Amino acid sequence: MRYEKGHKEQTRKRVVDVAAARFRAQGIEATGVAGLMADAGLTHGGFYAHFKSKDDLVRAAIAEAHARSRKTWTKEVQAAKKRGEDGLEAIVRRYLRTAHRDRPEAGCSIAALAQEVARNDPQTRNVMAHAADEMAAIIASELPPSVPEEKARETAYAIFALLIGTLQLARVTTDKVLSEAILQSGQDAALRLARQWV
Amino acid sequence: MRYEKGHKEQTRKRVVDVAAARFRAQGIEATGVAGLMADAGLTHGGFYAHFKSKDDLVRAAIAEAHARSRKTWTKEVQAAKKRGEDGLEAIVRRYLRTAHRDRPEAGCSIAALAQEVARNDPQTRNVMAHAADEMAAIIASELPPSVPEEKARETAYAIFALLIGTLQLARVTTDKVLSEAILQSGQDAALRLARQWV
DNA sequence: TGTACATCAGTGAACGCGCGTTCACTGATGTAC
DNA sequence: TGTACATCAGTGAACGCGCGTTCACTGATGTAC
Repeated sequence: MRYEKGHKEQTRKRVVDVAAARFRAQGIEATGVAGLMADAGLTHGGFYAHFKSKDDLVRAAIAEAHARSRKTWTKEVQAAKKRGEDGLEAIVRRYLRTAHRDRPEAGCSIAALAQEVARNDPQTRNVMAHAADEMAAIIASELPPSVPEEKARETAYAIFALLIGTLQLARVTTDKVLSEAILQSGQDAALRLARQWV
Repeated sequence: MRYEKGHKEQTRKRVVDVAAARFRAQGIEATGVAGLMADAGLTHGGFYAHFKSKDDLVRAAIAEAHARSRKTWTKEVQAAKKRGEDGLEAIVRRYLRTAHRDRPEAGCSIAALAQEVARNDPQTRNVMAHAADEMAAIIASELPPSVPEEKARETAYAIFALLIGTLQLARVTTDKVLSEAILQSGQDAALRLARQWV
């Protein structure tokens, strides 16, 4: 059973991907190491050949999920600009979509895990805080030129907070109609925050 | 060991209060029934004389935490108006305070538990959705008269989403200075959303 | 060319532990006679 | 007034189960001689 070069890295990546999806879907605490490994086609014993602890995997999974979100945002902005549209509007509309609400496993890890991570150790909190900061930076770079430079960062953080809060409220409600209305309100409000200095 | 009338209700209330605090502080999944009962000065065996299940307690605890928040908000609004100040501004400043960030056990259950509840059964989600709706209603009733009536509800939801999102980001960051800046940004943005139609 | 050994990703049994839930029991008090 | 019994909030042992983590092992392949 000896494997080709890079096989172990590949396995590790597979576990991280599975974890990133399941943590976002079910929460960190609710996701067991054994189930995770089974999902990746392995037995649980091998876990500690790849990660020092479950917390170690948690950090890797959050970083991975964030890296993917970041890439999606960047691409979305570029695509929108090519179409002659506003980059920020593209981000906001994509983030507060029904599809994002209904598929947390493929969505924003901050909207899915912020509360659980806030109770975790500082190392893990830093991974997510860094992710949030990068998202805010992308938002800040897409604000209209009318926004005073010294207000950009705080406006970006407020917009991002509005996005994650809106997604969460939309996910809690069982009322489909209200849930859609909440998403719509969030989109409108986010864009109004961006454009208020015009 | 027979007890005076109302004793059982009193015990139940004590357990609900302890649960409401510990769920918000540590999360629902991370809080065990046995520890909860010990905190209330009881042994775990008696739990099911008061509640059908842990989920049953979860619903009671969220409702209780919300009832308290609601009362606080109402009082805060009244006090502010007596001082000739704006009710909404009083709510926003109180909600996005350092003290609220640092004491989730006494704070908003939605900001602390929305993600976990979103993954729970519809019955529990409805309890929280109703709580969110009541908070939004209070915000809506305190919006400036310049806000068009048909925009009040959605603006209120957006403001509430901004509040919970901001609190969560402030709780994730380990950087004290950034955390304070996030709270401040949230306050400013919330009030700007309320006043944008002026 | 054929044999012996080293490598190491992955296996699966086992560890102690805490979880939610059940249930036979306790024992102080109120009520009936 | 004194005795026997019913009440019932709370007790604590026990249930099966899954958790994170450890570790002796497996077995296919690469390397050394």
